[in-house]
Amino acid sequence: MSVQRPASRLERRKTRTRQALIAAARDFLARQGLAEVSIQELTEAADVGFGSFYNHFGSKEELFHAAIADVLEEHGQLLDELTADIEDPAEVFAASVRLTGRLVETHPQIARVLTRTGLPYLDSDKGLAPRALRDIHRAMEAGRFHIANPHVALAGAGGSLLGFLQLWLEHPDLVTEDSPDELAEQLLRMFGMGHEEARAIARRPLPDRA
Amino acid sequence: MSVQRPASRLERRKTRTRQALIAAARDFLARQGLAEVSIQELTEAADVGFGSFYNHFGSKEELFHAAIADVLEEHGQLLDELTADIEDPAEVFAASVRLTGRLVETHPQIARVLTRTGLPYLDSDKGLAPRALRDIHRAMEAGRFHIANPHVALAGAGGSLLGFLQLWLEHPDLVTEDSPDELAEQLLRMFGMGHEEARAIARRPLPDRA
DNA sequence: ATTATCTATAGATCTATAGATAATGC
DNA sequence: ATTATCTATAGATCTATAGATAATGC
Repeated sequence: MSVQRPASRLERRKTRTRQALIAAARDFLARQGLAEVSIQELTEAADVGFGSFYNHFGSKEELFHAAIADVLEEHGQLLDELTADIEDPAEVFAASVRLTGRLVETHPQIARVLTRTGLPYLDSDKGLAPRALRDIHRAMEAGRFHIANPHVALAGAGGSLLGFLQLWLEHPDLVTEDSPDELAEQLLRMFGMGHEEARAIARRPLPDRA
Repeated sequence: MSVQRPASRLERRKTRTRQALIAAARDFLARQGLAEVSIQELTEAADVGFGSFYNHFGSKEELFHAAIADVLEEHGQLLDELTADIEDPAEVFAASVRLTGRLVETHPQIARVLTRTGLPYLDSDKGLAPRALRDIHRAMEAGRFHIANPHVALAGAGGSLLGFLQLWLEHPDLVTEDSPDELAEQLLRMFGMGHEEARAIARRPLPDRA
């Protein structure tokens, strides 16, 4: 986000082209599967000369990887900002789940990219995963979660979130407004919290989303 | 499985070719992404003439869809057989989770196909999903699960299983032998069961796997 | 005689690169 | 003078089909 503005105008132009390609890739990722797009379509959507592609990426896969990392990083930073003022680590976790579940309505493109490509990135060392792992560790240290293996917990919680997003995107009729909160409550119970407490934490007022 | 043997020899030959294509597609699906394979590679792997492909499928997508349905159906039937003798619907569900979690070691190909392509099929009306939904409903009716929305429950449980398989496949060092049982225990808690009971049910002896 | 499979190929992509053009740096 | 972008294209796929071959039915 607030990255230092690159020194030279040349650098800035380069960054602009790169970002245009990433933005186009995000659009395609949200709609179609990975490899159903040609580089030509991508550069056209980005309004960039075909050859420019190879100035930035060696292959489509490279671009898509960058686009996914971009999405994960963006959403991770948003969660960090919105939950910065929450003290209870269990509530930080719950709020992150609830906000991510709401992506279908607040940021449909991000939701679609996540469901289409998120699973392999559940244990990535960048983006959302390390943040979630950090929250889980904190909640364990604070005695709020009781978990044998945090990695298994992360994989389970992240996977269930993806499943939920997928359900909402494909069958909106089966999901209601407060389903994300139900899911958060269930995950808190999954991590060892009692019923009443889980319910209370998953219903606290949410921070204003940007 | 025990489908009536097709009437004519011609029909059987046709089925054989079709199955060879599906088997090849399953192999590729377990290793590479969907669209990185050419029809030529598929027919060669299946040891089938190139043109025969179009006798059975109109496109690669069609074949891959059939291959995924095949995997889901096979695993679903296996689960049905193995859990047929279990009375408690909560235990049926737990056993299904534990057996599916173990796929990484018992049927790695199935595990890989599931993680690579399973998410969009979590709410399919064929294969695993309807079976899981049936088990969840039974457990609810028996008063074992307390869930607001069974579809959300299914999406959450299925997603967490996929996340777990993904974790195990990519980071075997982070997972232990009894991790699938831990996951099952967590899911039982997620669905409203008490700690002790969830633990007990998730540690019962498993039916012999085929 | 019928049906499925196989071989060969035309036409349509799609990728990667070479060379020309435009923008920036100094 | 340097660097990035753009245009044009050669070569390498890849798909879909047409026509020939092989297997089965009657």
